[in-house]
Amino acid sequence: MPDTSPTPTLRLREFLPYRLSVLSNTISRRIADLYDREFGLTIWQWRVMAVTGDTPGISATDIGQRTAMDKVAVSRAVAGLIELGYLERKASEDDGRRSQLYLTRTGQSVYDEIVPMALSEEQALEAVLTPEERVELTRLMEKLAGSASPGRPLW
Amino acid sequence: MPDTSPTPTLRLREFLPYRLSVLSNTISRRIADLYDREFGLTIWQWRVMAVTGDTPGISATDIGQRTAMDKVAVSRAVAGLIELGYLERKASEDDGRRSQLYLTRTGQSVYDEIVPMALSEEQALEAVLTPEERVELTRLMEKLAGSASPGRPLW
DNA sequence: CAGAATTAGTTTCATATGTAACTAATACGC
DNA sequence: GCGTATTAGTTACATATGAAACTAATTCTG
Repeated sequence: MPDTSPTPTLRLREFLPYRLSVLSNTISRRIADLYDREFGLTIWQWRVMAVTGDTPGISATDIGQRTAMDKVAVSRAVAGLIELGYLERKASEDDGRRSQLYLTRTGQSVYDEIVPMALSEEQALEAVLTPEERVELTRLMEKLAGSASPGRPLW
Repeated sequence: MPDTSPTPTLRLREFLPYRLSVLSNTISRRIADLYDREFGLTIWQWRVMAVTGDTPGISATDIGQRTAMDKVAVSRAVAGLIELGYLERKASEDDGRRSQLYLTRTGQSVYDEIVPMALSEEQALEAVLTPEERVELTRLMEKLAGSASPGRPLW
């Protein structure tokens, strides 16, 4: 016999994946505008600069792992940054496939300028939360991240 | 004199906009794969179906407001859904610019199939949270959404 | 009511993105 | 060492996306 049970309702605005997506996109767009307007950087270029500033000499592959970017995106961001004169590449001595990436002097000064802006943007965003709420949010996000990790079956 | 204060550190993994983006993308990709694999739908097509199923006769513009999609994205998703035979368009009687959108019989049956899957996916995702944690997460996300709303200045 | 301004929705075009194919270097098995 | 399999990174191609221009219908203003 046909299924006669009524279809349950799904209100998009109450659907967690949708709410997360909208929130994340709103914030990402706002930050992307800032980086673009102030420094002519894309979000991906900025991510590459962020980890390179934190870990000079890092390889493109390692950047990918630290930034959740695929290798094509890293390759393009690095190419753009070299073009801009913010990054330089040195061949690794012990592995001719790898290259080691460093901020140039100019890149370093841009980095020194961006980091405080990024941190202040984050603080402005988080200012509506109490310190306890920030901790709690992080905890809940980590639980969800575990639940959503790719490859994990649903049950 | 030059600024001699050291640049504060920014660890990407601890940076809220980055963490949100990675979490949201992980979940979105997972769900997009499901809709694509099972029904050949994109996320945007699915969003359009979701609100049309919930509000038959809705216009493209109103869909855009309910789904945080721009009008070009709505237009393309609607065109694709009509192509697939899931949606039909009727001209509005009182306003020749608007059209009213409805699920076709086929579209309705796809909708009836997707909704339980989407809800069960959401439940699987949220299963790691207690009911109280789910409420708290929603509350924190709404606070952040208010803080991040576009156009709002930083101070 | 005529013309200007607005709105709904589509099309165009330039750019962004992901997948897969590719190149070059290294590691592995024997 | 020699051929095969891996790995780092780039390039090519097809598709997705967003901004702006466009069309058609409606509303507003005098």
